[in-house]
Amino acid sequence: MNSAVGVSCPCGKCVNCAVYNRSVCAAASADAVEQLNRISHTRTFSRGSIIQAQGEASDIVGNVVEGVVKLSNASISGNEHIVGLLFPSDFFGRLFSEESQFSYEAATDVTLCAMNKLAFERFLVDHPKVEHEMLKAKLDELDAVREWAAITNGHTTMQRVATLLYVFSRRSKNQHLESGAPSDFVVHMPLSRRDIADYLGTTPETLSRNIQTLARAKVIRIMNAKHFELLNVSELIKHSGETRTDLDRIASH
Amino acid sequence: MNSAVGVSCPCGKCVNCAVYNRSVCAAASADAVEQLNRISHTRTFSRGSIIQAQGEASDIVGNVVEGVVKLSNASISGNEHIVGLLFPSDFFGRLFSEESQFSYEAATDVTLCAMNKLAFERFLVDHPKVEHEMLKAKLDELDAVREWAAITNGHTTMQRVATLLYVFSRRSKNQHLESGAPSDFVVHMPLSRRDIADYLGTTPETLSRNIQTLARAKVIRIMNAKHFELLNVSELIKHSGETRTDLDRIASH
DNA sequence: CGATAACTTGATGTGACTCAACTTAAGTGG
DNA sequence: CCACTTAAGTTGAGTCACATCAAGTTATCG
Repeated sequence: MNSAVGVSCPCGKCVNCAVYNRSVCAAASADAVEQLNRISHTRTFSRGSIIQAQGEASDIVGNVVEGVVKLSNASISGNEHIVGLLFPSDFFGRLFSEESQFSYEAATDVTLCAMNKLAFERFLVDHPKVEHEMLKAKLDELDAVREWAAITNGHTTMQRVATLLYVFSRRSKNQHLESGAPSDFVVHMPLSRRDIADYLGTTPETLSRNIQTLARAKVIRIMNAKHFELLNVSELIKHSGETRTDLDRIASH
Repeated sequence: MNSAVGVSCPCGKCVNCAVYNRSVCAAASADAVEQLNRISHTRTFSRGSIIQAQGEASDIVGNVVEGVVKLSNASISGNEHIVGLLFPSDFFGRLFSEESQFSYEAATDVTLCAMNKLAFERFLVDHPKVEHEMLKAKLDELDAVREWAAITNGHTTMQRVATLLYVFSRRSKNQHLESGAPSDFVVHMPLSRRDIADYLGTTPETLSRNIQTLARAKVIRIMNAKHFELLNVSELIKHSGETRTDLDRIASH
């Protein structure tokens, strides 16, 4: 069996993979999955390490299994802007291009299901159903990126902070369904203040001030740097400047 | 021949289409093109008219043949943010989704090669090569949107204005290769000040001030509201805060 | 040629960035 | 396990780029 091969997925079969159902792999037929097993392997990266540097030739692609990967763009002025965050089941890497315009960096300790880029590209051409799924995923991603661009551009910092808090609350809600079930209202922010600031298009100082303002207004309670309790969700939504419907759509991306 | 059919492309065959080579259609085989001819038809929209309203069920997709289409997102606060501009050969519409999250609006008078969405979706499933081309186009678009998000977020208004001017100068350069050949240094901005401002994430007032500042510094000359002459390109690049290499990559999107 | 929209210019207020000091948390080695 | 070091986060004061409100000017169109 493949499970004996060193480079194959340690889960033995992709169908046992934690993110299988949510990833594009779910569209693969039985023998296609077999093929994926052969070309994929698990890799881990510790927080802060570069998975793929901006402008460098890219050789691997795959799915995030655990942790958060940040997709960022460093400008000549030195400051980097985070243009995307990748969570478990999200696909990483730049298909069908020599190099990646952005750098992929581990925002937390990360586990990836990695594949050789060329091998996966060949796989996609042989399996139009999976490629179709990939196209749909990328169309969704495109909408999400555009929506986020609209938020970071037309809203105040407070609105962005409130939006992010709400979105992460929905996300961690799903994540913790089984694991000890912390309150629905505890938000886990795995990123550093700097990363959050870079993602929101602001500075750590301004971000901090806004978080403290929300805490003083009893909208949230700061448990520690990475954990918040939502005390007043409807008030948080008011601060976001969005409707609940819109927020839930954004969170589902 | 198809040319007799009312709804077919007036060019008779897609291969005679002005944007054929640059669009995804170029990947279609002979009989596939025949099929596209059957389901496509030309439609025109006058400046300001809505091609597809935000949140409404979308029924048509296709390519922009002439003019500029703006892709925008109206927030509850009233102000709209333009999240994308579509130029000739760009694909419009939201495939594989009930409705479009953004509104498509004619920023200038526009000619489209439109197709029924479901018909084109069926076509794509039957023609993996075209769908493959579509995926590649969407991956490129994703990079472009992210790069633009990084620009509008991390740069000053002046830098954004200079970047846009440069990008449009490269674009109109290509457009006018045959038509009376205006100078390489004449930039045509087909959009209104408000649209440009919405695209750059600023206001018409601030935009105007920056344009006037560039004119006073002899970097550009304002011929009229929609035409500018570039007097000092290297100075314009300095104002953009980007390297020429980066700007040219952005322009090629 | 008059009316309406588009664009420009001016004056003013403020949200957010910058620089800087301080506090708290997280590692590290003896 | 605790002192030590370094990073991460918070708070404060000052400044400035940009939004806003308002008035004027130039295009555009019936």
